[in-house]
Amino acid sequence: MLTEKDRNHLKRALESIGLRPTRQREHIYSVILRKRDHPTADELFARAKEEMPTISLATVYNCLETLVEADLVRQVNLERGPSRFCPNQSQHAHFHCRKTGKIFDIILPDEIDADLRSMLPDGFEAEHIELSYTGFTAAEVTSSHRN
Amino acid sequence: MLTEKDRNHLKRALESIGLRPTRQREHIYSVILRKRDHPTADELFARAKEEMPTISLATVYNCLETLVEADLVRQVNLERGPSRFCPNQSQHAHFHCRKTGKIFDIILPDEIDADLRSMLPDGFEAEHIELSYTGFTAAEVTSSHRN
DNA sequence: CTAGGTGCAAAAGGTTTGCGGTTAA
DNA sequence: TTAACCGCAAACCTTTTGCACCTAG
Repeated sequence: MLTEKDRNHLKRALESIGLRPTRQREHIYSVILRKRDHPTADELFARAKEEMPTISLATVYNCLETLVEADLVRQVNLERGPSRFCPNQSQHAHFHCRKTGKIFDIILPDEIDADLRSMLPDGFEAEHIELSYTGFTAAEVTSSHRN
Repeated sequence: MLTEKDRNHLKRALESIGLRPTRQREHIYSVILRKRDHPTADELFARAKEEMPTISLATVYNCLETLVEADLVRQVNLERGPSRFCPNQSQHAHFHCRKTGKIFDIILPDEIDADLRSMLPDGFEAEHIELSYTGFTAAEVTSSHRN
């Protein structure tokens, strides 16, 4: 279930791109908000079905595309393989552990966006900057850090 | 055709991971070095066939995987869709133009790697850092900047 | 001789599309 | 009422795999 605040946020974001807040879109949004990992479309499909058994995988893909367009969800493609999705929120990088396959959010200092942007030569205008790390995590991190 | 220098580089890199410098691997390496864009496996297949008509797409994939493992080639996954490949070389970021679909290399200052690495919390050990920008390029850039 | 490589064709993901039916402004 | 949306199944595209043949150490 969505809080009133999140529902309004969704409603406004969708309306701003001329689309309707349907049951399915609301549900997918609530599912992706509920657990802050980086699920694939397929994983979201499985979770979404628990409360909405009739939803289809194609609809999940459609809803996700819509949510990404509405800037409510970020689509992350680190490795080859399925895209992963996360609720947009603050500026952060991703760390992909090669041992566990888990993805962790790395909080970044506020200035980083401007810093990285300043490295672009003239004529390049960045809408979005994606920073991602690949490597290994110490065992204790895996449990303490939100993934 | 590969220069003597590049051929030796390839030979050493492959031997270091216990693999042989075959005709196909040499050819794919030379094709990817020749034109410094960011081709997909399929595009490389097309280019490779011009001089080696019998090579197969599966072999192109196999060779690319090998070259990536040997650290001679970098595999880049920015958007969903086919992976792109580039000869490894120096530390650089990628800029993906949403209008033209082109990918540009962005040269980074040397310190950037250490700077970005320093932002990781304890317990995270990065092997590789990937920085990518998505946005638009001014018209004149498209022709002047190497893509 | 034999482990590693190649080419082919088929299969396997992951995602998109077309279409008939449904739903909400 | 009508444009947007959904669910289903089929199509699609990229990549991987299995297997028979080949080739260099």
